[in-house]
Amino acid sequence: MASRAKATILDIAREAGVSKSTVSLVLQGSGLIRPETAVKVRKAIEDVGYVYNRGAANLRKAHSNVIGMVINDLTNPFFAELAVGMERVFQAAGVVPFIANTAENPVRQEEVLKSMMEQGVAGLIVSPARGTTPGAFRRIEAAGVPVVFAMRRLPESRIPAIAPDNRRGACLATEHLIRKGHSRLAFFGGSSDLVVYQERLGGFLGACEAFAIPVADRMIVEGETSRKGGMACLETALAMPEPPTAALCFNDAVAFGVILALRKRGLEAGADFAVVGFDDVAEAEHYSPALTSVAVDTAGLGERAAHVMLKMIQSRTTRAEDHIGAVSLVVRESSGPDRNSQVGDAA
Amino acid sequence: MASRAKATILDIAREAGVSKSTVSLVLQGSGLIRPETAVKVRKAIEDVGYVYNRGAANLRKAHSNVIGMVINDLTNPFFAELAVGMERVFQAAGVVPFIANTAENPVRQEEVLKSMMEQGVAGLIVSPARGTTPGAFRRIEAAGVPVVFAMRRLPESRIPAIAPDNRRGACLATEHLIRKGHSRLAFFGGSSDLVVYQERLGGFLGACEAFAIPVADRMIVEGETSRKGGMACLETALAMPEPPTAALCFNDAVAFGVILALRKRGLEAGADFAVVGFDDVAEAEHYSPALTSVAVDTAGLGERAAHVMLKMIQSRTTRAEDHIGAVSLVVRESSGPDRNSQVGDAA
DNA sequence: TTGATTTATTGGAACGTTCCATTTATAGAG
DNA sequence: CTCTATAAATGGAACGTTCCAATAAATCAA
Repeated sequence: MASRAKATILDIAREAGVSKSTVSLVLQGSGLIRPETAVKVRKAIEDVGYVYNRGAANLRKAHSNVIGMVINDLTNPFFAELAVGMERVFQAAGVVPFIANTAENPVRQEEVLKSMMEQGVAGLIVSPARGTTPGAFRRIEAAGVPVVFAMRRLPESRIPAIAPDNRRGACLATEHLIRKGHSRLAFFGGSSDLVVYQERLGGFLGACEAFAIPVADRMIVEGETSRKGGMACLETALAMPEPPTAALCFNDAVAFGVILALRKRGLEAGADFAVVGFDDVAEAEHYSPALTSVAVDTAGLGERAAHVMLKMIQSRTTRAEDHIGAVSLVVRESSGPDRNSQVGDAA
Repeated sequence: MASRAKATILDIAREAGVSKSTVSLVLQGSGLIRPETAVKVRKAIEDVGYVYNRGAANLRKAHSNVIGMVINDLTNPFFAELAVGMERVFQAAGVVPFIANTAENPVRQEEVLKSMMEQGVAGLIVSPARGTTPGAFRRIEAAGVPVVFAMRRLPESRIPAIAPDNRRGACLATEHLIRKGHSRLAFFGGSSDLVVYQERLGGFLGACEAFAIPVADRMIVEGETSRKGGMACLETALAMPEPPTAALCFNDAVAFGVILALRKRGLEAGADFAVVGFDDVAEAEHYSPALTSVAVDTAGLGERAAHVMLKMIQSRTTRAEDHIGAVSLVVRESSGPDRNSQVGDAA
């Protein structure tokens, strides 16, 4: 049934009674061919069941139309949203994004990046896996392929990054808790090998400083960035002699875990302990209690990253500005009773 | 800094003082070359900053090492898990899976499939978008590229599908509700244009039949397969003159919505109304109340799909058996008080 | 030594496109 | 009717690999 050998441009040419060059022109939508010829050729293309061989084409052409998206954890809905935002932009530009998952594993990431390079991608959007070594992108940069970091960045890299204003988000959230009257605060989850962590923790500490919360009343509990991690954090915190009464969590997953752990102890987030998350994933709004969280406009960041990428490809550069996305605090139930809740609006 | 023109196999050959053929052999790890020569060549590869051009290679070689995964909704953690399962298998086989999202849009799906074909994928694993036309895969089959459906299938297609035993899962769940003493049952969410829906609904109705639940006491409410859809379903159901007391939901998202809607009305899932979900996503276990759900071993199905794909590629066929994955009911709190809950174990 | 055998290496012809430089056909001007 | 300008179509040389057939070098049997 299937013609064994796959049809090429020459088969089309034969079928349509024209030259391969003409077929190529038609394929590229050149205005140079006579409309009737084009029709004839297109018919032949249909008839022989032709599929364009982009590999062969790229051998001659400068750039391919695929860009790679390398993501550290596809299971996190947060990254899926990021991907969705990018796809919108790329689709409009006729670029196809191929996504690959590194499962937070630098070795796997290396393989995936290699594969994408071999495939001849025009650019790479990466949310680097934890523990990525500084040199991981050296070869790629050297090859002149543009790279953009999304959501995460590497400590000393010159690669442009698109990320939310983590510091300000954490600051906003912490202020909110302090204004609610809390004076013993915790920062739950995450680990210090991530730049994002440094930034969010920095915002937390900055706000504490600004409101003169004594160091002894700031509690920092590192932990997995998952529900499980959040549960563990809460346990650790409540075991202290003077436990905190409110927590800013590294991300929403951690916050959900904290809420769960509270309920297990017969406590209610919002009433007995204030919880604020980070990222404002879709679920936050529907959780019970609804989660107060820092919204980062994930899809928007994805779009931004895609735009930057397209610009870089177009201007064949490997450099671009960082981009810090605006954040906002979405106040819901988990951070306490709904008494005319005011969002901090510092400069 | 970057040598402008990218290095080729010939540059390596020149650098190492051998022929391009030798370099090619080294690249393929052939045992024919003298070890010392291989070392010399590898050094040269490193020195010139070579990146392998798979496109060029595929021009000569039979097939590529990339297989495409086309998924209808990457935002659903369920599919992300599926992807993760596949990746495990493919990685071991030296195959790189590229993922693309169709956002449940058949037009987008068409584009994505075309792109993947052009890229020369060795095979395609697809969870087809709702509304995919029967002919969508004709060209792909004709080209001899193996396709496997995962989780979803098309009504009359001959393409092998890997999916859970939806009918049995729904049956098990319904039995469980009936054994709990419910006699007015609902099936919430989903829409009849999906084969999965037909199967799950079929299981529900089959169990009703088996236990002689009168038709008047079976309520079917179609709806979006999301939290929102679930909330709407519950509202519709409770507005009836003789509302049901238990519901099997099309999937977990719908079930979460139902639980939320119950709480809004001051009712508690498990106590006032029994809720069972489908898929048993990670969140089900942690929800409050914990969700009774039909576990489908998503990652396992992903692995299975990947294995089938590899087999098909290896034996260069485009046909394979369907594969129905085992399911099991995980009884938790949302389906009612914990009185020695027994899982139906029909033949 | 000579020829046969094995081991390493190599040139050259594909593979399916694009694109440049031509050729051929068509039309317009004189 | 010839000449030139324009429009449409074409052949051939890349592009970076693989792989076959062939060569060159080393080893061995006689």
